[in-house]
Amino acid sequence: MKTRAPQQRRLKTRANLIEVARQIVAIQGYSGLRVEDVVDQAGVAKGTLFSHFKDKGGLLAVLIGAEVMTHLDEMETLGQPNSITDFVERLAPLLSFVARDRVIFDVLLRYSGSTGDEVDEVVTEGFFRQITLFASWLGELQKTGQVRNDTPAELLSEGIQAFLNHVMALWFCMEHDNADTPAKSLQPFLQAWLCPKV
Amino acid sequence: MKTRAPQQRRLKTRANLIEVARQIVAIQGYSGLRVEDVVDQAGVAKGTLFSHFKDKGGLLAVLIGAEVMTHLDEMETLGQPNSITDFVERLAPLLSFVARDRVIFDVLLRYSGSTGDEVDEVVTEGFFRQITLFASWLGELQKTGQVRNDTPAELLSEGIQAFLNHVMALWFCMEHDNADTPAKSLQPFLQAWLCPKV
DNA sequence: GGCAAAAAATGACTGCGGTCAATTATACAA
DNA sequence: TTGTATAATTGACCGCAGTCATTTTTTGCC
Repeated sequence: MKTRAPQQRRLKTRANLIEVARQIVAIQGYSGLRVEDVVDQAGVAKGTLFSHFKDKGGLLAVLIGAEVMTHLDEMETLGQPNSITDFVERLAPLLSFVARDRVIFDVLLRYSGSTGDEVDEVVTEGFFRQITLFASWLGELQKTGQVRNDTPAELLSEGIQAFLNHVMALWFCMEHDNADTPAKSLQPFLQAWLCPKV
Repeated sequence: MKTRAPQQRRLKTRANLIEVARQIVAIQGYSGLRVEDVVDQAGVAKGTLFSHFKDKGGLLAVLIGAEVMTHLDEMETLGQPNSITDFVERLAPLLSFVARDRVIFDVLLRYSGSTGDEVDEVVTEGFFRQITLFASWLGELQKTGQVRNDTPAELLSEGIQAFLNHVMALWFCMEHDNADTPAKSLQPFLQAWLCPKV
């Protein structure tokens, strides 16, 4: 199986598509992005876009993945949380980013765990990075006895992911005028998950 | 705001649409269902379907909701589980039903928590019923000390829901030839969630 | 430079979900 | 029965994602 390196032309086209898409999203939001707009403004044909990305979701995944990465950067620079409340606080910006648009949630859910054989999959990368980051934080909290020691940090970390998705799913079901923020409803789950008092 | 009772004609049309859809799903599966096929075989116009259901998902929700209800019936007749393993066993049929088709998962996720103002929403009903059923089981297990007592059964129940969705999401990401069944991967989460050993 | 093979881009076309102004059927009051 | 308001249905039409046979561009070799 031969795979040649992509030519510069292709790289440029790809970068251009992503940039144009980013601009459109900045104005119209993720759910307002239409493929035709992207290709028109990028000055390429429709087929070109789909030769670069599996589908519309593939393009979105790149953009969203990048934003998630930024959030993870911020979380990392804030450093080790000292309590559950602290933990939730670190999570809050990421949560409110996802809460902004159902499309974001859908894309994350669909691409998160996918086998990272696609180069595109910044999302998958971000997913693993998040799990690792959480796990390292949890490891520290375990040492100080603030988090249960009977369960490996990795499983705890994955569990947090599950609760994140849960509160987000509920968020999008409710007409979110009455309810709390996702971060608020996350708290009791994390408390019970990480600090059981038996 | 006036709302008259629907006439028999309408009820008949609706029942017919659902029945036709059910037959198509039986053959083609949920992801193979196309609106045009339904209306053609039902002998009605396209617009009619959309006057009965918000969108294609609304129709699917009715069918899927019914199947979920059946599973809940079975779970109820099997009665109270005596251990976590038992619990997982009760869950297994429902899980493998959902695992059959990504569309099922999507529909459940989208309609599960929705405010049940639509009459259609069998799904929402099923959602609450599931939570309640789990909670009652957990309540019993709490009494015998097999499940933690530091957390209300309702929260534990909701948490299980979160883990269910989590393992299902992972299931659909993986190319599921290698991985375990969803029920298998659920076990460690439930163990840690319900029976922390601190 | 000239030329074949692979890569990249093209755009007309398809499939399918969803809409809505127009039409037909039904209930009900005079 | 006849008129009329409301419910129910219709189907031509639209928007938009995704496809693929064809055409254009680049590359590497002589």
